[in-house]
Parts: sequence; structure tokens; C-alpha cells
Amino acid sequence: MPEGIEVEYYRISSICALQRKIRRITAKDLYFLKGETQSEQLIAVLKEKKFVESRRIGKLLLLDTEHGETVGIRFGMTGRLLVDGKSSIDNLEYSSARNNPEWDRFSLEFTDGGTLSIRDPRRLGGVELNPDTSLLGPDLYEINGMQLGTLLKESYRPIKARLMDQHQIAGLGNLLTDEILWRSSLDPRRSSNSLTQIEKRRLLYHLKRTVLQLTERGGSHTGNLQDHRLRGGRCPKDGAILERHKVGGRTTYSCPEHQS
DNA sequence: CTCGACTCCTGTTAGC
DNA sequence: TGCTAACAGGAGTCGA
Repeated sequence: MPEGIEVEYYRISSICALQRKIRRITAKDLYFLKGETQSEQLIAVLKEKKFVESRRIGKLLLLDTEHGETVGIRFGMTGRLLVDGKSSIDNLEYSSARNNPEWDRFSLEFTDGGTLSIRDPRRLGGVELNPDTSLLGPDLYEINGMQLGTLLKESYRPIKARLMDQHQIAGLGNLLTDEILWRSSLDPRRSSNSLTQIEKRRLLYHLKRTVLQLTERGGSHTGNLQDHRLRGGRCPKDGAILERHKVGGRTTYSCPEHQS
């Protein structure tokens, strides 16, 4: 599913949608419009206008118009960004392998004939005009040791739940978090504020390294743990049968042997 | 503050 | 073969 890494790909592919005049806006799926956003409003703000900048905070893609309005796009679990009919990601975990144009929930047509659209089978994503970004934590690519230390120290929640809380760090999803904790040899259920200085340093190192490495490899699903994240799967480090449980309401796989 | 349970949504798949 | 039910997990709400 799109986590921060996938949305970073979307941001990069959205760059070629900048500086192109928008001719037509199609926002018929009203369920897909979030907050106070209305279809007519999007049309009024976007018609005959251009995007001048593309930004990303965590899993949120932000497209700024020349007049300072911002279109915020969330992809949920199964959303893809298509620019001129092409997606930067072919194989999205947990999404459909098919690619049905009927799943376009929001789309724009440029005066040059190109398009930008969000193709989301499950409609868990959404479009919001001028979304509030003030509550999002530091981005997963930017977070530093001090920020990580603070957010862990201030909570009794399980580490995994804390790391997936977008108000704390923006961009980590279920797969990335499992991978990072597995690499860090930390039990996802450990209380956030129980980590020692050494464990926190280890977590920061693996968080940074995992995000960069999986970005190079091609997505959140390219982690070393991923292929073994199924019932009865074995830890690729030591061969132990992985534990499957719920942490923070999410299916979690961890190794009883080396994660503690 | 933190939790589980529930909600949204629908394609895919396991199981009968 | 065909059906149903469970599952996936991002994000929000609600009551305990």
C-alpha cells in the first residue's frame, strides 16, 4: 500500500504535471472529496490554472497552484497517481493487479491533452483542498534523533503504534514499520518510553537506512521481512516461526527469537 | 492518555 | 463450479 516511499514516487512523477494549464476537472465521486471540499470549488480553483509546486509530507501529496491554493491527495491503501496515463508504480501491494480506468476517482485534463488522475479501487484515498498539515509529525525522510527520542519518551504506547501515528512521524505504514522494528531487533509491543539510549540509536539508524534502501529497491514491500509476513512464515535472520499479532489495531509480524 | 471496537471501502482469496 | 466470508490496512470516531 502507499506509504511515504510510494508517495515520494508519486511526488516525483507529479513534477511533470507542473506548469501545465488545466482544462478540465472531473471530481464526480463525492465520497472521495474530503473535509469541506466541494466539486465546484475544485473546479473554480483549478480551471485554467497551473500547478507550480509539488510537495509531500508523509503520505500526503500536495500540489500548489499559482494562486496559492493547495490540492492535497491521500492514496489510502490502494491509490495510484497516474500522470499522462502512466503510474510510477506497477505493482502495488494489496491493490489490484488490474488497472481499470473506472477506478479514477479524481482526474484533471491539461490543455496539451495530458492528464493527471488518481486511480483507487477501494476509495480509501481522498482529495482535499487546502488540507491542514499542522498536526503531521516530521517526515520519515527528515526525522532526526532528537525528534525520535522525544516522541518515544513521551508515550507509553507500543513502539509500533507510536511510529505509525502520523502526528508523530509522517509516512510510516504497516509494512515499513514491521521491517524497521525487525531490523532493529525491537519487539513492536514494547512501550515507547522503555527504550534505552542504545536501542533508540539503533532504531534511528535502521529507520533511516530502511527508508533509503527500500526507496532504492522500489517500495515499502521490498523489505527483507516482506516475503515472510504470512502465517507460519519464518524469520529470514534466524529461522524462527514469526509471531502474528495485532499492535495498534494492525496485523504485525515479529520474530520471537531476536526481537525483544 | 491509551485502548479496543467500530466505521468507511472493494478486490482478492481461502475455504466449504 | 460457485458461493460466502475473511482479509488487507490507512484514517477517523467513539466510548470505556
